[in-house]
Amino acid sequence: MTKNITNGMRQSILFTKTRKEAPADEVSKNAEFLVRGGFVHKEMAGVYSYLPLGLRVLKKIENIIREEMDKAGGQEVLLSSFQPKENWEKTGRWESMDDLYKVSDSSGRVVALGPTHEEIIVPILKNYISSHKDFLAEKPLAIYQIQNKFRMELRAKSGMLRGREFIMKDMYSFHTSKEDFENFYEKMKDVYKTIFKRVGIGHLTYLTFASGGTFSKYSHEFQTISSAGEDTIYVDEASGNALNKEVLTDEVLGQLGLAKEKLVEQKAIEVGNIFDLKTKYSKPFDLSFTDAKGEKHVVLMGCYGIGLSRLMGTVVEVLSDDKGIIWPESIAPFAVHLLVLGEDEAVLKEADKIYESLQKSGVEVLFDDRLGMSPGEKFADSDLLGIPMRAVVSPRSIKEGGIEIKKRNEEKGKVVSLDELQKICLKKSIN
RNA sequence: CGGGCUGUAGUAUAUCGGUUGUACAAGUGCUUUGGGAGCAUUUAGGCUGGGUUCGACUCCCAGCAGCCCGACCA
Repeated sequence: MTKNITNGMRQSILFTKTRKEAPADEVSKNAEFLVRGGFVHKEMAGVYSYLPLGLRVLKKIENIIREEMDKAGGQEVLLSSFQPKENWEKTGRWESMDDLYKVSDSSGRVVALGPTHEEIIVPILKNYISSHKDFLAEKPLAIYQIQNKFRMELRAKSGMLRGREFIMKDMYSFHTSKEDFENFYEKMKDVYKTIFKRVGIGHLTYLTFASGGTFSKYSHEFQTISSAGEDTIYVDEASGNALNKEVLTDEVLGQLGLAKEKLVEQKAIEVGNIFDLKTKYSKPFDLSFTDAKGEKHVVLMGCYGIGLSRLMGTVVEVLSDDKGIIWPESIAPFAVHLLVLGEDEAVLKEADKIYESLQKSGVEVLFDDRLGMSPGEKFADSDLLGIPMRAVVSPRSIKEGGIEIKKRNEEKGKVVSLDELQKICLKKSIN
């Protein structure tokens, strides 16, 4: 159960509906299921709006990431999306970054729509950081936010996996020494692993040695194995580590102590990436501090990204079957999908009672109380939406003594009483 | 940004150089209710702009949009 999310929703008043047909122009599985289920609405290539069900999933992912960032000592902010051109000229990226959205207003002023926020966070920190005393031994200086990012992708594709407007968590860390940076960087590797585990794709996600792109020579990516991925990585099953094809050289293999013949080639989706920025962004803005001896040093930086929208698409991509999505309990829009079949008064009343009492006991439940729908339609919708537990109330289930429950990833269900159902659900929400 | 394919109703599709047909969705009525029901009835469509033609949704050109491949890519 998540604090900022309501417990119950009646499907009869949910404004979105499922679609039987997949959008014709969309082949990626994540887009097909998310659009058909009414989780998101596509506005244009690589741009999606989040509808009630999709927003619930997004918030769950957001909360997991926020919890882990806070635990790691991060402080949350929300930086502006409009970014001054001058800042980008200072780092030399106004011209070099070809996917930068440059927008102008009627006064002729030109700004960038933030694709990332080094150019914003560093000048802000300059207002507050000047001494070694501004860095505390017991708490890292790490600032993060969760926000929409804009990138003029020449080719948006694969549904939520590569968008022009997307949601990202970006954290920036600041350090007075290489050692301090490295400690934090290593810690973040574990934090990231925890996050991917919690959202349900830990078993498919590998810490991957990769190129640092425009930031640094090398970086670490978190890659989730999926045929929908656009990256090719080489996995060493024994160590659980991997490296990206782009850095596959004998020299790198030697550094990592990996043997070429033991590596397995896989397609993967990059769900996270962490970088050693060194002084690349602190230097242009002269973000520096004075040490105890009165000497000035440039601050060292790291940055740590996770694409939330991409993560949502990735989960659908890797955890679904031909009928629909199979959400992990941790990020499912609801814990239970309660269906009532038929229109018998007594059965409807009983289902209503069950809905109310599940809600009261803190179980997140989507109640398919829609009338005039055949059982088949309700089952098909339920499979598509992918809520982990389905609970059916019908004349038959009542005759058999209660509610027929079935997990989304199981074939057969069983009949339980309301008490038992509540117990099962509550036990889960404690975990 | 190079290449390919596509653009018909809310969605998915069909046919046609001469009144765009169907399914689902939606509305109404009745029946039906454990794996996307049935009958009746109603509503709703040719991306935009040019050209060819007696006549264009159909052929041609341009634009725009979408998808796929590649390049690119925090």
